[in-house]
Amino acid sequence: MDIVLGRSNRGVLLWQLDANGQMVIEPQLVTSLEQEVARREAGPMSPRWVWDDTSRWYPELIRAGVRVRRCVDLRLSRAIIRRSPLTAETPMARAAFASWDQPTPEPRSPVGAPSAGTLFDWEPETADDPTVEFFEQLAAIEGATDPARLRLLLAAESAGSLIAAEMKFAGLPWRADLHEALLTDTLGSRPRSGERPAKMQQILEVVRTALGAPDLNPDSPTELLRALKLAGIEAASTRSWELQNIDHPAIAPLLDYKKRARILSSNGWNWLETNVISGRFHPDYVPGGVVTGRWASKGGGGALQLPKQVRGAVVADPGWVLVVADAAQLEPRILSALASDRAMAEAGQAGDLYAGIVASGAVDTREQAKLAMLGAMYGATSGEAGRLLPRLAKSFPRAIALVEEAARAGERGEVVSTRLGRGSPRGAVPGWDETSTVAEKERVRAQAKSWGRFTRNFVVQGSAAEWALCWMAGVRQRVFELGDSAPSRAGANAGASWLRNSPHLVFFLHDEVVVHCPLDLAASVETALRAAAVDAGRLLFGQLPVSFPISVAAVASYADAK
DNA sequence: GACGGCTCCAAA
DNA sequence: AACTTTTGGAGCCGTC
Repeated sequence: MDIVLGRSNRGVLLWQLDANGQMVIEPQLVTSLEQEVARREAGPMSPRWVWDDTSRWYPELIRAGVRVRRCVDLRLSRAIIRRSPLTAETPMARAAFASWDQPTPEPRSPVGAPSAGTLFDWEPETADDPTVEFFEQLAAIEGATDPARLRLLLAAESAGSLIAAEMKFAGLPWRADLHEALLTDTLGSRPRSGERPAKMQQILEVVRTALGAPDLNPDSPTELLRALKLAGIEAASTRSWELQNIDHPAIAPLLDYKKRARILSSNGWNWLETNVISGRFHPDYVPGGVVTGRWASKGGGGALQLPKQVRGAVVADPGWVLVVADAAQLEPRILSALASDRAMAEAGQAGDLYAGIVASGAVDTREQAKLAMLGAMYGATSGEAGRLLPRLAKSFPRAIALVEEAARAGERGEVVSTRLGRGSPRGAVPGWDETSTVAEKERVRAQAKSWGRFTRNFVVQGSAAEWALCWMAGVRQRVFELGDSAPSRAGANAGASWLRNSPHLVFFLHDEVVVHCPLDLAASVETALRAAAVDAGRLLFGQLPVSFPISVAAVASYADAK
């Protein structure tokens, strides 16, 4: 059963729909959202909550200790429907840009500050009415080429929005004391603001001496490049990978300095102070924030770029563990499934896909297999990856043909699609006329090639993101059920009791999840993670013989996961 | 001083 | 000149 929520100047409005999607009663004014949602969630048939934007509704419910099983995030759903090839012929896809295509506006009048008027004097512009939007979306789904796929995608996307809000609230367990010890160890003790930590300063002096540049500021690429040149080092840039190849006494300490400077600026004391509160790191995830469907993160400390070096500060609470699970070689496996490439699926059966590719005789070493696969998915044309590609194509023609076709489609300016129907953005239509110069033609061709690499990667990265969403949604459901059946722990009555009693997701990184879990439930959580991975493969690819193995480790510290 | 472009590097 | 995808953030530096 679906329940639509909306805001009016009198408070929250609730529309209840019956099984046929008809409104059964006029909207009711809700006096306590938390109580209303909690009451209906406790019933035998938990509803599907339909709202404009999960990030505007769910956090306050979570804070009140209320958990929601299912929802529809209208804004995320609309974004998918508007761009999906599956719905290209529907009115919603053809309609002009509307307010629903923009970020959710701030509520016009805050709840709790009702203006004068009768109960139902709220007359939203039709365009803003969530029931109207919801019905239009349902119609678009009905009119889709493959409604089942689209429904799965939208359900997964909305489940993701719930998970993002729950993970932000729960936070990743973070030991500030360990983080500080790590900083002191690699940088020296915390300096006054504006100064360099002692160890960095020492290394810098070595660099300055070796270059004969006593005042060098190595953080300025311009200055550094000039100092290198004066010391007789011809470098086109100051990138580490380029400096690596230079034989000069200044290079090793310089690279060392850059490494440490990076930690200081991205995850130093400032980061710690602003992002770790009461032993938790609360990242701002943005579901669907990347064109391919991957999540992004905004502000909040760069959750999706969390360096391996600081993961030692991520430590489970006493009596708890972190169950870290990683979908091994997800993208190449997704590719083999997308292409129904049985040879590649077989190569992946034993557990290590790259070893399987070597065993098939396609290439000679595991490193080659990995390089060639990445090159195939990214569109590498030169270097070793480019050279290996023909050998890969010979052994796995279907998989390689799939990415090649995606690339050609992009070059022609066509839309490509993920497994469940997320559409790529429309590329610029390539073309030139007789007046174009050779250089212009070359530039157009280069742009088309570049867009082809994007669409090539889009189908794989985007489908992998769908697998990950389905996996995580399954993990969430299974793991909460574990908590429900677990013996009640002390203080389980008020607020978000699932945080204190149940295993729950605390981190997500594209193909990896972390569950914070009471010690005695670790084995059950592992089972849940593996079962959800199997489910995700079935949901996306049915009975295709492609496996998606995951590695699971129950650890005290994230740094020990692999 | 604010702003934006650029460079560099972290993740998958 | 670049040559392999998607991102976010910090610092530098020129411009307004």
